[in-house]
Amino acid sequence: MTYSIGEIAEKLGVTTSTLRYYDKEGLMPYVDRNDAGVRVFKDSDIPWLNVIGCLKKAGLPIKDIKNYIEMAYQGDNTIDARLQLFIDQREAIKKQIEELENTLAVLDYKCWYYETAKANGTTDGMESAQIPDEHKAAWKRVHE
Amino acid sequence: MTYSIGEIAEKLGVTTSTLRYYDKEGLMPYVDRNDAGVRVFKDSDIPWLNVIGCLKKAGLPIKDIKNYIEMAYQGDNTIDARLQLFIDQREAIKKQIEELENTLAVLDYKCWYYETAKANGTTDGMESAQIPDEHKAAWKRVHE
DNA sequence: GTATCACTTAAAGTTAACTTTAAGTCAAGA
DNA sequence: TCTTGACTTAAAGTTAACTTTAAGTGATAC
Repeated sequence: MTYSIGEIAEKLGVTTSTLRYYDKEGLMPYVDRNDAGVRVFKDSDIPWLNVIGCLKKAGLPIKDIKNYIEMAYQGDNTIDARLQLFIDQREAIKKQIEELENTLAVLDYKCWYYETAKANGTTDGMESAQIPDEHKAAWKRVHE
Repeated sequence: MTYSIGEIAEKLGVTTSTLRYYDKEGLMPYVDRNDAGVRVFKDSDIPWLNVIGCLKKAGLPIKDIKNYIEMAYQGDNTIDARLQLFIDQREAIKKQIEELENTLAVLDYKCWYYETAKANGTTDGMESAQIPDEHKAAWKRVHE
């Protein structure tokens, strides 16, 4: 089964320009071309593209992703480096999630703050309001 | 207690240029100046700065944060809009966390993949390797 | 008194990751 | 045959969020 750049773009939820840009940046050396120079994607390209998407979501810059692709092409002597890359990115993602959990707690506190203010019709007196236990940690983080 | 821009920058882990840039973009109307025009931060500015940091971590662009600050200055008739902003950002953060959990699962799978390849000394035969149950969902996501 | 340091502004420069534009190729349908 | 639509490239343009530069002010240390 083969696919056009338009079909792949649709599947991945990106534009064709984005895919061409990725190709130009060296993220798609595995993609074939037909006689007219048109990109022809095959099923075995999908995992490459999804792993690129994964690394992008982890916040890895394109040139680092390119480096990973190049290592994969170099073969078995880069296994250690590739493993390390994924270990590092896994740690990075875990930290990101942790940070977002903290951010979420602050947003929860602010929602409580404005729900209470809304019920009161004013934010007056919110400084001296009794803060529910579940929001106390967030309150402290915001005020220090 | 008052603080210089340098002290605040240090506390927040940003540069003074960043803070001046934020000020220029309208995120710091509450910060006082002394007679020489130098910014003088006070304790009550800290929550503002931390909430800005929180909204930034949630991915809100600076102009939207400015809009929030403006609403806060307008007073009680913007309580509903401010509440809605935090509700929306809370939802956005929850989605981000969910996405990152999926990304983490893929990274876990890739770590397993390369740990196994490392043990084998090669990636040959990994296509036909038995994938542990805990990585099967990630494997499917990468291959479809 | 003068050097240093932290502060000030306005304006220009940087970077990543696209996005758009312009000019062209190619296959299929009316 | 001609038009339409999807593809191609190179190159220029865009955007957000800073960062740097240049020129200057003001307080403190030697």
